Amino acid sequence: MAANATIKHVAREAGVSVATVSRVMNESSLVTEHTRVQVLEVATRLGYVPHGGARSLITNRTSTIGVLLPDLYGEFFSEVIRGIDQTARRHHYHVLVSSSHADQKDIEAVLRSMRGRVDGLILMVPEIQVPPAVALLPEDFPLVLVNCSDESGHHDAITVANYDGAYAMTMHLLGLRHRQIAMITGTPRNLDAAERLRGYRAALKDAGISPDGALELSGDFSETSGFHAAVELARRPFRPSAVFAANDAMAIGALSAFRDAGLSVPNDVAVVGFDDIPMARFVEPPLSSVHVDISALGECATLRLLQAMQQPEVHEVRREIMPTTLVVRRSCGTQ
Amino acid sequence: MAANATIKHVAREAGVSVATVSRVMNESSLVTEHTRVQVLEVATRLGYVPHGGARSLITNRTSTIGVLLPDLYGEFFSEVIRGIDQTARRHHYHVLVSSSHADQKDIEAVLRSMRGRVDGLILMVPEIQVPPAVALLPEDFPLVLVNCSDESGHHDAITVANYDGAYAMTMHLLGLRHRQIAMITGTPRNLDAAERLRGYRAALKDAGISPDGALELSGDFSETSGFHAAVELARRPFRPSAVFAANDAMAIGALSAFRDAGLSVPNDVAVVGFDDIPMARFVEPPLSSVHVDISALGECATLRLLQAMQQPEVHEVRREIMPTTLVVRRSCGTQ
DNA sequence: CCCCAAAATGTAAACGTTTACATGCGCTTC
DNA sequence: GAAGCGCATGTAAACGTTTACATTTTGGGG
Repeated sequence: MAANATIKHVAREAGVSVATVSRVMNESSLVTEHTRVQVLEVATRLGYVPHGGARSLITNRTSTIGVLLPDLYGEFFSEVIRGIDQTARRHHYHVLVSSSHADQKDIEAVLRSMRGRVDGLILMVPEIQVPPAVALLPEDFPLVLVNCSDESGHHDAITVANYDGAYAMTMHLLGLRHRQIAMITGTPRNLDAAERLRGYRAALKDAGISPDGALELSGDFSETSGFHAAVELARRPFRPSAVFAANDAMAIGALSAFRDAGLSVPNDVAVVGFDDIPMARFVEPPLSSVHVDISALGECATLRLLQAMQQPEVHEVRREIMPTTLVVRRSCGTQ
Repeated sequence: MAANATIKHVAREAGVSVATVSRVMNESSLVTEHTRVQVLEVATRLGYVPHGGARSLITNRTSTIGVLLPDLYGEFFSEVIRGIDQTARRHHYHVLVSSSHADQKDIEAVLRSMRGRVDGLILMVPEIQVPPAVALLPEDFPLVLVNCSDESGHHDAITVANYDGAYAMTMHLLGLRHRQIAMITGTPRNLDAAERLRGYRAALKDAGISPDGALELSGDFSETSGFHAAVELARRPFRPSAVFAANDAMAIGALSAFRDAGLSVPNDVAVVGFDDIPMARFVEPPLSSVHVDISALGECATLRLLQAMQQPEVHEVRREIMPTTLVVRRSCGTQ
C-alpha cells in the first residue's frame, strides 16, 4: 500500500492541527513561515504522502486524465504518449493509460472502469465511427477524440490532415509525370487509412485520371503487408510507375520487395510513404514521406482536454486539424 | 468530474440500503437474484459508477500500478507498455504512466506524486545505478526494477540478457573469421549499453583478441549517431571488417552511411544490431540482430509486481533475466 | 404452528482529506 | 486601556465507499 503516515500523525507530531498541515501541503493560504518549515520537516521525517483517494473524494477531482489507445504497434504510440504525458505533467496531472482494445465491448469496459478515476479522457480510436461506448459517458464529460471521425460534431476532436497530406503527395507524384500510381491502403475500418485513400483518389481525379481499382491494394500498416502488396505489384505485366503506401512501415516493406524482385527504386518504380518516421531517411533509397508531428498531436489533445476540464464555461467544442508537410527524398526520384 | 450518482442515490432509488448496493457492485456475498438485477437496473439507469477514490480510501488499495519510463523514443517503449497494460488489465489493475524524466530531481518528484496513488511501481530506469530517489520509498513498497542495475539485491529486478546476447553475437562474428570488430556503443550511463559493451569485450577476450579502444565508437542509440559513427569508420585507412551496433536503430544508420561511402554490406563490412525491431528484416541487406521479446519483459515485470502486491508473504525478491536469441540475416554475411 | 438456523439486508463507523466557520491572539487606534 | 480588526490556527462536517455487526426475513423440522 501507499503511505502509512497520515495527516493526523503529522499534525500530532508537529503539534498543530490537521487543517494547518493540509494548508502547508497545499502551499495555500497564510501559514507562518515557522510553522511551515516545522510541518514540512515532520512530514519528510515521517515520509508522509497525502492519500490521493481521500483528496479526490472531497475535492471531487482526481488530477488524472485517462488515455485510451488503439492496439497499435510502432513509434506512433510512444510519440503520442510522450506528448500527452509531458503536457499533463507540466499541468500537474497524471496519466492513466489503457492500450490495445480488441473490440467495442473492450472499449466499453475500459471506459466504465476509468470513469470515477479520471477527470477527462483522450480517446484515440482511429475508427470510422465514434465508438458507441462514448454515449455511456455523461453529456458534459470532458473528452477529446483523436483521429476519430465524429460526424456529429458533438465532441472535441483532433485529427491529422491525412486527406491533405495524401493529396499533396499524390500531386507531387503526378508532377513527376507518374500516371499509374498504386496505393497500398491501411486497415479498412481505420480512419487515417480511409482519409489517406480519399486524398489519393481526389488528387487523381483532379488530374483527370480515372480511378482504377486494380491499383488499390489492401494492407494493414505492417511492414509485412507492404511487402506482400509490392510482391504482387512487381509480378504484374503492366506495373504502376509509382507506389504510395499509406504509412512508412508498409513503404519500407515495399522497398524490400521491389529490391528482391530486382527492380530499382526510384528508376523502375517510385515509392513513397506517410508519417515520416525517423527511420525513413536511413533506408535505401531514403524514403519520401508525409511528415506528421505526432508528439504535437498528443500535446494539442491534452491542452484541449485541460481547457475543457478547467474552464468549461470558456471552452467550446471544435475540431482541430494537425497539418502535415511533404518531405521529398530520393525514393520518388526527380523529374 | 466523474460520476454524479452516488451509491446512496442508487440505494434510495432501488429501495435498498447502501450496503446491499455495495455488495451487488462487488459481486460478492449473498444477494438475492431479484435484488441483484433490481439494483443493477437502477445503477445503469442512473449511470452510477463507483468513486475510485472513496473505494481506495477504505480498502487501502488503488488497483493501480505506476510505471516510470525513461525518456526513450522508438518501439521499445510502446512494446513494453503493451505488455504491462495487457497483463495489468487481465488482473483488473490500472496503469498510471509517467515518461520522459530529465534527471534525478524529476524522478523524485514523479515518485512522490505517484505514491498514495498506486499500489506498486515498475521502474524502468536504464541507469547504471539505482536512482537515489528509490530510497525515499517505504522499505516494503512493492517495486520492480527493469533494466536497472541493482547491486544491492534489495529489489526485484528484471533485465534483458544484454551481456549474453552481445557475447553470442560477437562470437558469431568471430566464427565468421572477423578479427577487427568495431562496436558502436549506446549512451554511456545506460545499463543496456554498458552490458552489451561488456559482452562484446568478453567475447573478444575469450577469442584471444586484445581490446582496441579505437574500435569502440560512442553512439546514443539514435539512427543519426550510428550513421556518424559509421562515416567515421568508413574513412579510416584500416577499416574493421565488422561493426556491431548496440541497437538496431544505430545499425540501420550505419548501413546507410556505408552505402553512402560506396561500401558493400556484408562484403566490405559486416553490420549487426541488437533488439531485432520489426524493421530489421526489411532493410537492405536484412539485418542480423539479437532478438529481445520486449512485450514479454513488460508482462514479466507486471506479474512479479502483482505477486509482490498480492502475496507479499510468498513473494521473494530476486533478479530475473530475459533471454535473447540470435537472429542471423544477410547483413553479416556467411563464412 | 413455533422455534431456530441460515440467509438476506440494514446500520453505522471508519478511511484521510479539505474547508467553512469559529476561535484566539497580537496590533493598531482611539 | 478598551475596542476592533486581521491573521494564524483549530474544530468539525462532509465526501462515497466498505464492512463488522445487528437486525430482519426466510424456510424447514419438530
